[in-house]
Amino acid sequence: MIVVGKKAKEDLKVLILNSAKKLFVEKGIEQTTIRNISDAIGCSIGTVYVYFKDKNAIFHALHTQGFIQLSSEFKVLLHVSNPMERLRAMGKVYINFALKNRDMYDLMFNLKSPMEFLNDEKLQEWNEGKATFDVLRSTVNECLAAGYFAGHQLEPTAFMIWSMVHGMCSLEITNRSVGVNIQNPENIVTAAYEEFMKIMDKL
Amino acid sequence: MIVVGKKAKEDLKVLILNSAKKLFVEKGIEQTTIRNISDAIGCSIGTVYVYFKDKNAIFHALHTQGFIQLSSEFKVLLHVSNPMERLRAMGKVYINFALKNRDMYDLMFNLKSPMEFLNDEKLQEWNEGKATFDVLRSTVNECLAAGYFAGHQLEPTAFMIWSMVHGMCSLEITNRSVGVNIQNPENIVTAAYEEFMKIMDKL
DNA sequence: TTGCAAAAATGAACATTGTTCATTTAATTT
DNA sequence: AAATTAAATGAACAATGTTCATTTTTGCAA
Repeated sequence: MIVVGKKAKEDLKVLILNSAKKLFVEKGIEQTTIRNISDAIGCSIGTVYVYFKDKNAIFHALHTQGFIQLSSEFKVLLHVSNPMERLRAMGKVYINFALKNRDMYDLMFNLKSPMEFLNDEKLQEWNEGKATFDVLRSTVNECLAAGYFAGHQLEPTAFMIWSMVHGMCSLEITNRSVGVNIQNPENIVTAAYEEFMKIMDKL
Repeated sequence: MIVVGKKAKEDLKVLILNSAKKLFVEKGIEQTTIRNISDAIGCSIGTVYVYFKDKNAIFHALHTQGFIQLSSEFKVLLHVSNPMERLRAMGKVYINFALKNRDMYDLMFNLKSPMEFLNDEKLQEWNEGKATFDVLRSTVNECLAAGYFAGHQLEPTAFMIWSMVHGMCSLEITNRSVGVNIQNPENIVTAAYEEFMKIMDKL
């Protein structure tokens, strides 16, 4: 093979990412050090910097991986033809992803670290977020076309729905939902989403 | 004065907090160092540790200050007798606070740092958050008593409303609302909240 | 006023972190 | 086999949070 060198390079890059992801999910972003990562895969500190500009670049790559996973979990929604049903199902998929991948969700939607590339590289856009929001927007648009959400505007309504679901997940993940009294505290997100679906029924 | 010693001690504690707050708002939590804080008020590094256990304790104190401010801004709501109107106004006050004190809001509702005291000190509770949620809960409760939100449950509904408003502010503050297309991008939060109020009208 | 004990303040020193870069090692080509 | 290119290395650096033995200041009794 001629490109053994490049193949090895890609392999090591993947190894670094996998190692970083594992440590990150175990111990959080702050407690994951470059030395941890390099130790885990048996290479030197410097090698990590051959493949990634800095620590932030590693976590930006992980954040992108998260969006690939979320978008793949959205694929089941293609089988739901009714837009309103699809919208409901989308919320469930989203919530399920968030609560089963808490730190990854935090990285994707809360932490500032992976967004700093917006400042660094000239006006680069948050394509991952845009693509995900597009899925929601087009579904809401179909709902409007089907007569739901009468009197509501597309963009603000879609953003409102996203905010609602994101807010629940975010409060839960960042441990801010502790003051809410409910029989099964672990289900507060599900319970709140069901209230929201009741409301959507009326629109 | 007999308590000069203690008075001085309290003064310095306040100085540290004010200095920390100023630097924190200017440069963010990560970029605010203990040395920055001590330099700004002309004391030594060690002195800061006389008044605060660690950096986290400083930011937990700031986070508490934020809740005091928010709760004071809630006071105007006492003049609104109709619970539904009060609920709407509460959202506006909340959004206004969040967008005018972005880093403080982040500290209060997004960052993990100030919440770590929940692990440290035995089962201490997040009283600041609870008290704020209480204001919302009792307002929603009054709405229910007045016949609004028919068929909805108190706690999940209140949590849902909080999530909705928090989600908007959070996405905006953490720069995740960039993919939303709208004429005045800076008003996406206001526009989305107006859609939400339209929905509340129907309940 | 002086002496002394308690309180407050200090900053050198340490451990840990992200990051750099001159050097070494390995791989590929000539 | 030599030369050239690519990859990997880890010592060294700067910055940070934190500690603690020491110094300075304060409050008060003799």
